[in-house]
Amino acid sequence: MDSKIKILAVVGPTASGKTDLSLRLAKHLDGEIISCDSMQIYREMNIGTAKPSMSERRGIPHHLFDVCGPENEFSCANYKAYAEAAIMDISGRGKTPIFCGGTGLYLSSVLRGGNLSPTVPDGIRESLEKRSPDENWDELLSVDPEAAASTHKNNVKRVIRALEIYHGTGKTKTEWDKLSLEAESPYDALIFGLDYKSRDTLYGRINRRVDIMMEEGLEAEVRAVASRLGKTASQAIGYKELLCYINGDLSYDEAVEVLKKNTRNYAKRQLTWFRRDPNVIWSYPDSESHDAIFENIVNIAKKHLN
RNA sequence: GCCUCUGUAGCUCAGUUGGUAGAGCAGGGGACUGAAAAUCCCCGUGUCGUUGGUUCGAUUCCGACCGGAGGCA
Repeated sequence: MDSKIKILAVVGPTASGKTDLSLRLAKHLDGEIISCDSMQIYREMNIGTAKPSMSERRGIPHHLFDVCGPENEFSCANYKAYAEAAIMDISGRGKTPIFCGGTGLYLSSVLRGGNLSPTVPDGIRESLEKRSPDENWDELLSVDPEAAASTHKNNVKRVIRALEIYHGTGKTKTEWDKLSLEAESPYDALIFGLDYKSRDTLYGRINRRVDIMMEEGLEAEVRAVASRLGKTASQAIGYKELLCYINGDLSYDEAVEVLKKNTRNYAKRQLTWFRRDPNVIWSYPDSESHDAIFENIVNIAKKHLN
C-alpha cells in the first residue's frame, strides 16, 4: 500500500495556459490550487504576476498567493514551509492539492522531500560579497571541491551561497545536499507540462499578454509599489522594466519591448528546467484541442488519485 | 540633375594595408536545492547590394547600375 499523499501539478512556461488548465482540473477533481510562483506570493503585485481574478478563480481556493509584502524578502525555504502546510491543510480536508506555476526550483524543493540546509546567520553573505570573486572561488575550491566542480567560477551568487553554507553551518553544501536528496519524498506527484510545438506561437502569446497587462493598468500597479519593492520583489519581470521607464532610463515603448523580451527569455529558461524532468507529462495546446488535452489529463489524473 | 557618404549574420555595426570575415543584441541549447521572474555556461557560413574590370586571386581596388542618408542647385 502506498501511503504517500497524492498530488497533481501543472507546470510550463509563462503564458502557456497553466492557470486555465489547473482551474478546470480543480473543478473536476475536487481540488484546491497551490500557486508555485516566486512572484505571485507578493501582495499588491497582481496584474504583472498574472494572478487570476476572484471571478476567474470560480470559487476554487487558492493557496500561496499574497503571503508576503513586496518590501519583504522571500526565498525557496519560505515557500517550501508554506507549501507543506498548504498540502497538509488541503489533503487533511480530503481535497486534492494541485500545484500550478512556473518556478521549478520551488516545486522541486517541495516534491523531492528532504530538508534544505539550515538557515545561516545574517551577515555572512554580506561579508562574502565584500571579498573578491577570486578569493571566494579559491576558498570554495579547497573547502568544497565537489560544489566547485558543479558551479561555474563566474556564477558568483552560487559560489557565495556554497561558501555561506560552509561558514554558517560548519558543513559543506555538498554534505547538506546529499542529506536532502537521499530523503524519500512523502508525496506521490503527477506532473503535467504545457509547451508549444511552435516557439513563435508561445512568444506571440507572451507578447500579447504583455500588451494586455499594460492595458489593464500594470504601470499604475508598478507606481503604487515602486518605492517599497524589496530585494526579491524588485526582480519581478514587468516591474523592473517599468521602473526604468518611470525613472526615465527607458522610453515607454522601449520598456515594453524589453519587458516582452525578458519574458520570452524567462520562458525559455523555464522550459529548460522542466524538460529535464523525465516525469513530466507534456501536452501541446497548439497541436491538440484544449478539450482533448483536458480529457486526456483528467483520465490520467483520475487513475493516479484512485 | 550634380557632389559626398553608405549598402557585411534576423538587427546595430567592426574588419580584411587584396588570400572569401567577427563583436554586441536577438535567437537556439544547457546548468540549477535558501536572490530562481534570479544567476551562470555553450553555440556565429553570411550570394560581405548587383554587375563588369584589374589581378594568380576581390568582400576588400576601379567603373557602371540598383537601394539608403546627407549636401549643392
